[in-house]
Parts: sequence; structure tokens; C-alpha cells
Amino acid sequence: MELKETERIVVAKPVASRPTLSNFKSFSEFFPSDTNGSPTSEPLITVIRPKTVRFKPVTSSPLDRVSSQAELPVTQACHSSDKILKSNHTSPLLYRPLAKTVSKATIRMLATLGTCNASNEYAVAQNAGSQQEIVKEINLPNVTPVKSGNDKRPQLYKNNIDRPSYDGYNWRKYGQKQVKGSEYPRSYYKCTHPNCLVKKKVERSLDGEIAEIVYKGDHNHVKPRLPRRHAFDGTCQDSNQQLPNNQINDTNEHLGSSSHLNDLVKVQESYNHVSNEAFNASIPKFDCSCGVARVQDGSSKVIMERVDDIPAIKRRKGLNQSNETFVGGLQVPQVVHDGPDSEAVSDGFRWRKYGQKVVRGNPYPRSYYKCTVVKCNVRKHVERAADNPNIFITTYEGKHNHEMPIKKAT
DNA sequence: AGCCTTTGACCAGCG
DNA sequence: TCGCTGGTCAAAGGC
Repeated sequence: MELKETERIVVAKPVASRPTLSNFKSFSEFFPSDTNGSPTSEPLITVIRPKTVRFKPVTSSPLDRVSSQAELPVTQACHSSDKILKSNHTSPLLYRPLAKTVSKATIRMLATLGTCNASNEYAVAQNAGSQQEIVKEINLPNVTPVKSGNDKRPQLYKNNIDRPSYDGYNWRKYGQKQVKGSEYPRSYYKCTHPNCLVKKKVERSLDGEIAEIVYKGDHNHVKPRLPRRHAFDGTCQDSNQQLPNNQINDTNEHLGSSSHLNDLVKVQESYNHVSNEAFNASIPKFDCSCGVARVQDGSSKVIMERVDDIPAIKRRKGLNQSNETFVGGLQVPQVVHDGPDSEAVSDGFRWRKYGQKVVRGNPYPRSYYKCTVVKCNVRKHVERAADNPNIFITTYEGKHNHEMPIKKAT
């Protein structure tokens, strides 16, 4: 409340009565680089600048926050990764929800995965005394949002600022508060899955950077195939962070819980194996059109295939590769193909298309296929990624009860 | 139409 | 008992 009122006062303050230069000293102290500009270059902006000290997380390294969790058992593991994490420091944040199990290997993996985004720092902790999971995220100076001309959607969405960090689950915001002692407003989210009581609290700075996320409870359901909204509007930031998250979460869900760390590690490692190069290559330009290999057991099989080794020439004209709409390949929780639709469809089995539909959040129609083999009930649907028509997402339902037909010679 | 966010009000725990 | 605080509710409106 206090903060709110303070903000209100500041914002409402007429330009004519803006503070004298002496009042800005603190800013110049905190942001020495700002002093390069003329002191009168943007006085109005300075006057209404939110109170949030957005650069603070950078200086007070994530490690500080981690260390504040020293009582947590995983802290040790986190520390082991500190060096890795510390090395990357220059780009927007990152988010690793539900990384329940933390080992050195995991930390290494996550750190490696994070390189896609040039850098990210995070600390993961799990409170041993309760079911509460804590994922602290530290944001770094954010990438200035780029406004796209025609997009009517709030810029917030474009940059994933005003929605919960996409972690594969659907969340509904049910409250927001300015919490005392925190410089950021805290948002409260509930999992939208029926009967799922998982909640999370997210603290973001005014420019959308996530300062902290606290999860409460465990999901009692599998991750929805696609988020209901903004399915693929993730930025590189999101994409980068989501893939590992998805893997972590999905793996946890399918394998049980933290006791399956080894399996998780395997998955992660396989991911690293296929994608590290591309990740690294993508760093300078933030082009994260990279895919992933992932296999899950169960009645539904979800596989992701590496897709960004496709020659650039193959990429379609009009494919948005700007920093603003980084391809969500990493975010896609299903099989991802790059290339013509037929490629996505032909996976060795024979399929009969039985439907097509435009689904929410994706301008491209989704095609539905059934396996043509009698008594085989496997189905799949194929769709293009909303923000990258070159990426096909294929979701399988069921298991084939027969061998893969011999491929025709081409 | 359905789902989502926003936001002021309300509630419960605590000192 | 009161005030503070964090968490939740729910109406309104947006997408």
C-alpha cells in the first residue's frame, strides 16, 4: 500500500514540479551509465520512473539470494553450480520451475541449457520442511521490448511479461499484492487444471522481470499439451527456458518425482547432446530456433526432434526470426518437425487424415490423423508452431500395436 | 463464449 | 481488541 501510494504520487507529479537535479543523484549513483546523457534529455521519464530498482538483481547476484536460503538442503548443490551460473551474466533471466531435484549434474545441465539465452542465472531450492518448492530467479537487465507495429496485443504479452512464466502448465492469476519488504508486486496464480491445487507466487519488477517464483504443491495431472493462451508467443527468453523446464516437469510427472533424477539427467543429457551446438551457435543472435529430443513413455508418446539444422534456405520466407518472436521450438511440448507438412506427417507409419481444425492460439490449422492399420488406435495431430510455420508439432496418442511398415523406397 | 487479468474488498493469522 | 500483513475472493472488463 505504501509503495502504491508513493508511486501514485510520483506519477501524478506534474513535470513542472519535478524534483531538482539533486533528487536524481541517487539514480546516477545506481545507474552510472545513465549519466552519459544530458541531464535534461528525458526529465519526464525520470520523474515517473517506477520505484523499482530493476538493476538490483544484477548487482546483488543470485547467489546472494541463494545464500539467503542457506538452510535449504539443496543449497549445497546450488553452490556447486554457482561458478557455472556466475559465468553468465548478461542476459535476461531465467526460469526453471519445478526443478525439484538438484544435483551437480542437473545444475550443470541446466546451466548448459541456459546458454541458449546467452546467460541465465538461477537458483533452485526445495524446502525440505515442506512441500513448498522454491525457485528463485534472478533477472538481469532486460531486453528492451520491441514493439511490433500491427500487433494489437499488449506488448506485455509479446514479451511474456504479463503472464506467468510459461512452464507448461496453465495458470490463472487470482490476485496481486504489493508485499511488504519486496520491491516487486507479487502475483498469485492457481493451476487451472480441475482439482489441481498447485499455486505459485511470482514477483516481478514493473518491467516484467521475474524476481522470484514460489511453487506450492504438486500437480496431480500431466502437463497440458499446449498452453491455452499465447501458446507460442514466447520470446527467446521463454523458449530457452521452457524447454528444459518442460523436460524437467514432464519427466518428473512421468517418472514420478525427484527420485528419478537419474532419468531426468538422461533426458537432459540427451537433450544437451543434440542441441548444445545449436544453442551455442544461437547465442550471438538470440536465434533459438532449436529443437529437442525427448521421449516419454506412456500411452501418449511425445517426441521432439532437433529441427534447426535445417539449412536457412529451407526456411520459409516470412518466418519471423527477430529477437522479438524467437521461435518457440524449445517451448513446444510435442514432436517438432521442420519442413514441409508431409515430412511431419510421414514418420514411418501410415496415417489417414480424418480432420482439420484451427485451434485456439494458433493461426495454423491442426490436422488429425489415424493410423491406417486395422485395430491400431494410434492417433496424432500435426500443427505448425504459431510463430514459426516451419516447425511442426506432432502429438501422438496411443501406442502402435504393430510394427512400423516397411518404408517405400523414394 | 470462454478464459483470462485486474483490482478492491475481504478474511485469517499474528503480535 | 486492534492494526498490520499476506493470501484469497469475486465482479468487471478485456481478449
